[in-house]
Amino acid sequence: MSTPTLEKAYNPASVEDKWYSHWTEKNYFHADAHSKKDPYTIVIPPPNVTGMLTVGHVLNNTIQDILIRKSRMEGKEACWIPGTDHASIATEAKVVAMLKEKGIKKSDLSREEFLEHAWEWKEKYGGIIIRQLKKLGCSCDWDRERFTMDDGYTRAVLSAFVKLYEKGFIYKGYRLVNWCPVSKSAISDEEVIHQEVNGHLWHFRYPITDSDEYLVVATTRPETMLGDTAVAIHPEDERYQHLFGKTVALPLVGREIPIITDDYVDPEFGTGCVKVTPAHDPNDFAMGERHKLEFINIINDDASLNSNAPEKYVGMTREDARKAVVADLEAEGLLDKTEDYVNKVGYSERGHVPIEFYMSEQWFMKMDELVKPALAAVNGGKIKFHPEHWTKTYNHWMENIKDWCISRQLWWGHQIPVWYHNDDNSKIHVSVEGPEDPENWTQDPDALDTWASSWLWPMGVHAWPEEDANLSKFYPTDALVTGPDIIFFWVARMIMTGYEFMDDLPFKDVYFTSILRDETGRKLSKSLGNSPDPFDLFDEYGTDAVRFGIMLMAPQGLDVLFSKDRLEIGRNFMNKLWNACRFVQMNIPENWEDEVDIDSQKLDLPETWILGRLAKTIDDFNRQLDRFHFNEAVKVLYEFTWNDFCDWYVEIAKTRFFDDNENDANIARSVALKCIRTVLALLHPYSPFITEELWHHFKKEDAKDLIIAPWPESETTKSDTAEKDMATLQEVITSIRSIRSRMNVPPSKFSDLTVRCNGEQSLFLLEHLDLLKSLGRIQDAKLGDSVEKPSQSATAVVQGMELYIPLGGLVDLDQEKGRMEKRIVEINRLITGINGKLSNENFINRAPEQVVEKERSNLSKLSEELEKVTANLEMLQ
RNA sequence: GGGCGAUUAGCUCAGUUGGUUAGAGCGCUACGUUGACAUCGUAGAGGUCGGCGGUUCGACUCCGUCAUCGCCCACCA
Repeated sequence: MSTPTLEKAYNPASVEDKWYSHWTEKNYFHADAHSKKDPYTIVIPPPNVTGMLTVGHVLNNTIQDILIRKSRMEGKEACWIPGTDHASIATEAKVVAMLKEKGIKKSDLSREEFLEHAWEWKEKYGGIIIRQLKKLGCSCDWDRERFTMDDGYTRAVLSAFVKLYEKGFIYKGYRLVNWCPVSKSAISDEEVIHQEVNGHLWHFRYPITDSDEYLVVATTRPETMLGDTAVAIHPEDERYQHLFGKTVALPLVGREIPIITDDYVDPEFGTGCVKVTPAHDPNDFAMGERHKLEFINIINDDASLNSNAPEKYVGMTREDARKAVVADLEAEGLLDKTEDYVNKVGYSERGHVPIEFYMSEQWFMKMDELVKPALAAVNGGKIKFHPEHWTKTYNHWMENIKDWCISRQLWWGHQIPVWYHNDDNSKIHVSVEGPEDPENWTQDPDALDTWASSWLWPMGVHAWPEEDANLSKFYPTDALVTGPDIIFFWVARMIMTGYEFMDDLPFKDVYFTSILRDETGRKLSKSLGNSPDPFDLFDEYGTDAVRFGIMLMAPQGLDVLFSKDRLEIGRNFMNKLWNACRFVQMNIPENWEDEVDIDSQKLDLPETWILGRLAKTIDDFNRQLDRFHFNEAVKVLYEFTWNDFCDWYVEIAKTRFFDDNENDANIARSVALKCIRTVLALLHPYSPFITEELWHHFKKEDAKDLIIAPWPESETTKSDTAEKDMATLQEVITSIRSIRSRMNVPPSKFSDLTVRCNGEQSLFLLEHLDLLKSLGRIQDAKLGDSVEKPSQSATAVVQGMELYIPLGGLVDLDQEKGRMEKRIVEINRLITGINGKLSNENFINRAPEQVVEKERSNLSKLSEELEKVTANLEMLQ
């Protein structure tokens, strides 16, 4: 080993770009379809092509990078396929907004002109997030980057449409759909967000024709009454029996509409009379079909009133129309009353305004067949969700699934591959390539729902529908890492296409990431302004520290309260690791090459112990990663590095380094090196930059770059004896420190120590006397069963050993007495508890032998301690 | 109206198949320039594991129930 000395502090900026370039130049990220290695594949959840990196992306992509980097080190053909999504409705909204700022209205543009602007926008802002992912350190195979509107991917999307159409799964229908008046497009049920809104319930009087009577109906949407075509009551509602078959005169409109009876009506609610607006409410739509009512659409695509409404209201916004209708009814004396009312209103996910139910002709996907294998795969355990409870949400949705409206009245996206003959509109052509005589045909103007393209992602990133080496090597993928908010939009639908088109699952494990919230529990979002820019965080803490910190604070399946100061843990840890390495390096002579083969040596306790702890750390770390507990895995590593290695072993190694015994020093160097190399390897997936940098200071001359170094195996035998002995030693040392701290002995001053203990213990302590002295700051030590307790000393009892530290006049007798009395109370409490158990015959008979034995052994230890503490207390009296 | 999740130290959270003297980090207190690290060290204070029942020899852990908070789903005008 010979490397330049490490700087005093780690400087992330100086190494991050350097190593990323190095990895790229060496082509380490590239996955070979013809490799003999087993594949390990992840497809990235493609971010919006014009999106920017958020803290949520940092979490999500770090997890994927961890899985990929680990599998690469394990010798798999690791393939992480990146890409971006055209995000039809979201991007189109952004482009429309951008054009509006320039004073251009979408409606003034042709489709071609609009798309030119959209592509221009995509060229300008697309790819930013890809560059940002590189800064994050993501080891994606950039040669495989895909965009959902690439030619190849588009072919896949259209092929899927054609195949499903030919199977009869896709049909066109004139239906009531969710309509976004901002996008002026249909949207799917999943794109409707229900929110509670404080509104009113208005009660209107509808006069019965040829009668003085009237019915009172209640509504939260008065303006829709202009489209009413019936009033419904429950068939068994006695209050209204005499009105069956009659009609009412619809106020403001004058239309005569029937009174119908329908089971849908709840006689208990309100007055038991419901106004029926078949063209603007799903329930009313159903009633309209049952009773063959008239469907009167009274709104335009922007939700303003159309000419089917009385002239006065035509052109009004729905909000104005509402006010006007209420005012006019009130003026006519037909407003019965107005109540405050909280109801759920459906909002457009992208348009952020209430949706309308709107009659229009749309394309739908039949879901009932697609759902079957997808349900079976998850319930049969072929696809595993982490955490598992999301399967319930998944099942519930799948079991109640409705046909999916896949057409959008948008331009940015995949235009539906259906052509209508110019002479005969009912003649249609459906294909990927289009008709041979395009001049005679007109293509359907609608675009497909974004999710009807991204649901093909795991296969569409390859040549599908063509078979090729990539598809067969890298499909199915191994893990999917995504947010639970798109379980319906995306996860469920990919499973459907997987089985439909590949007859196989798309991924084996789905890891649902946490939702990030701020300290007050609000979701981190750009619009709320509570989402920090990851790049500020990278600058402040270092990219590795941000990755590490965020992984440490993200429990599986729970929301994460994100706060910047928790990233300090990451930064501090990087500093700790750096300095531990620096210290070890400082104590390895230049050109030191005679590394000791520690496996064949008889090692002292601290060496045996730390190597055992290291082996256990590898095991625990792997186990936690295998079950996708990323936070717990990294915590295991953190604790080993900080608590075991730095706090204890490095301190112990100092005595080796500074002693004369060169052999001991060399063993300590080799042991420390082994620990460091292993920690760097394990940590690499979480914090790739700093580990690669340090690796090059500590690796063996001929070792490869860390990114492709072999994953550590826990070959060292763990020793229970060493674990136990070391614990004893640590307890003794801690007790000594505790006494000294209690008595305010400055670290610079050494103490004398007397230990009353049996012969075996005495030998044990003697063997490790050097450590005891240096770590406990002890000058002279007297050990044995016949040593006398020095006067004016403070005491501690450790596993039957009585420790005495003489303190001259420093001892505060009252304080010491108080401490001992407190301990005696505690011991008595424990002893009482154990006696309770041991005197219970059921416990003796039914509990396993070792549990009973453990209680007995605890009892004897505690009794011994009680005896000794009591004796020491008496001596103080 | 259904479903899911959470409730453990002041704060944020660990706690694998029921048996620990219930842990960590931050914060707090005291001391500290001890041959890497003050982004640090040493020692310490702090919890009847949300309430009530139950199963069990034994429950933070399993079951029931209630409470509070948070999400998701649902056509009640």
